[in-house]
Amino acid sequence: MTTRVPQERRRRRPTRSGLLLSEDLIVETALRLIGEHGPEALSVRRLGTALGCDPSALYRYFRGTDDLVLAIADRIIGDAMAGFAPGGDWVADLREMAVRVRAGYLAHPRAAAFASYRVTRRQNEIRAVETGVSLLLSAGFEPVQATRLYLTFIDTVLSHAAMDAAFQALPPQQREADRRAWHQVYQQLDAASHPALTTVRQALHTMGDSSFEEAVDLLLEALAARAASGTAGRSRPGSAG
Amino acid sequence: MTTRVPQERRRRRPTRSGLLLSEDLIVETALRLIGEHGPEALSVRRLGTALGCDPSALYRYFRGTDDLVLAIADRIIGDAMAGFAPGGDWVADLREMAVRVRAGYLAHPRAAAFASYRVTRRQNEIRAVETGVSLLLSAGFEPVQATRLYLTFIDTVLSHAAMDAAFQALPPQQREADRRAWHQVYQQLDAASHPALTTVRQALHTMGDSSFEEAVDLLLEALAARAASGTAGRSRPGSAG
DNA sequence: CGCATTGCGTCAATCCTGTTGACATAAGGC
DNA sequence: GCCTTATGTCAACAGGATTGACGCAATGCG
Repeated sequence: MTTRVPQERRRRRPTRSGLLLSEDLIVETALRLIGEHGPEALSVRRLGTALGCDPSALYRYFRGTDDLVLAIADRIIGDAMAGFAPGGDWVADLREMAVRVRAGYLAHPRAAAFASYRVTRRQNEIRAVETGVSLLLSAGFEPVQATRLYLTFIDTVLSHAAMDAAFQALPPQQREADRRAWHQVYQQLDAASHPALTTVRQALHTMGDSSFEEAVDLLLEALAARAASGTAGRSRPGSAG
Repeated sequence: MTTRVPQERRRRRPTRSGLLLSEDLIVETALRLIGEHGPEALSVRRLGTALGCDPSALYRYFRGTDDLVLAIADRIIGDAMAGFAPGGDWVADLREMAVRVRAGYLAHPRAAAFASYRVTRRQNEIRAVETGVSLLLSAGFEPVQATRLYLTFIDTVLSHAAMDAAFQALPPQQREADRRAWHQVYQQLDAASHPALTTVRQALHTMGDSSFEEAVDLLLEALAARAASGTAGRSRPGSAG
């Protein structure tokens, strides 16, 4: 078939069950499916069933599964960033972006797992990149540095948020068992062969918590230090990819 | 069928092709398959073909695909950290750990994407935590801070590496399309509504690359700054999880 | 109002997965 | 050499993505 997906629909033909399909409706239904029954519940067949249409009808709206996934990812970004406006303090604004993105991911933990590392190349993502890059430009970084540092920033935020979301998406039983088992094993280690872990034993309980905010804080500290030290425009050695 | 997987084999029956199956051989073949033909080449059927046995024979060794993936992941961790020994410079040593973990993940992207957010609580992981925490203690951090900062460090490394691995695990077609997006979609934006992106247009091509090393560098910069400023032992406000 | 066009929902088929129950056969203990 | 049983093989099932052919009905036009 491989019909190209048109941008605007002119004819709206109801499905067998009377529902009018739309890109938005499909994405929302997909998110609902994932939220209710887990990411493995997202299949073209199930989505078709949930929408009351034939699975193949979805190919009129999306080129394939991947296209649908990108649309879902962009939707999450859009919801997370809705209503955000920079307030003038670029560090605070970046932190706000980070917190919003993480909240958006945690709202759809099971979808976040496969959405975090994709380039959606859609409206909401583009807007977010525009915002983030402009914040770093306002901090005094030159274009090349601002671009790379935005990438580093957003990758840290996205990957960290995805990790939190993935852990959150585990079955509660398994999640709690993991947490408990972690503490138990690490509390009963031999002191001679694990001196460091024995030293910090009292503090190990915090290992089960998220490190998201601390990671963002450390990153922003480093960015602020670079901006303040006036190296913002010069390229730095030792970071070849 | 759901036969339980025995720990030690007593009877070794050769497959049709004459090969003697074993857990190790299966894991090694799986890793070879992924390495040679990409992550999507790993399926029970293909693995059976590569081993010259019926796909269902694998269920005598692993409860299912997940069990197999975890066995693979365990080997990856062991291989990545094999032979590592701290050299005396805690910043350089942490960076070395980060690079090793990432290399281990990227060598086997599909398995890595699955295993990154799971707590193995096994020997290799315990050894890594012991090493990392002891490095931060040697930097002058007090136990509570050393523990939290190690968690922040390793979470950043793991999530970033997992993100890179997940991207690497994409079908080549989608991977390249995502990369091309930075060249195509993001190059043709309206200048009026996207001033920042227009300003940095020349640098956008780097967005397709990994930001792993820069993220690690920034994190280590912040850690070194905190250690040097003597705040290593005092608790810091504003980072409540 | 009614006809022609065609967008798009439906159906059926193809080729992939993972997984399992039944069966057969060879390994090892006796 | 027999008997038990581990284990490899076979066939089948359920469910996945995708697509070509088909036909209904919504829309534009007269």
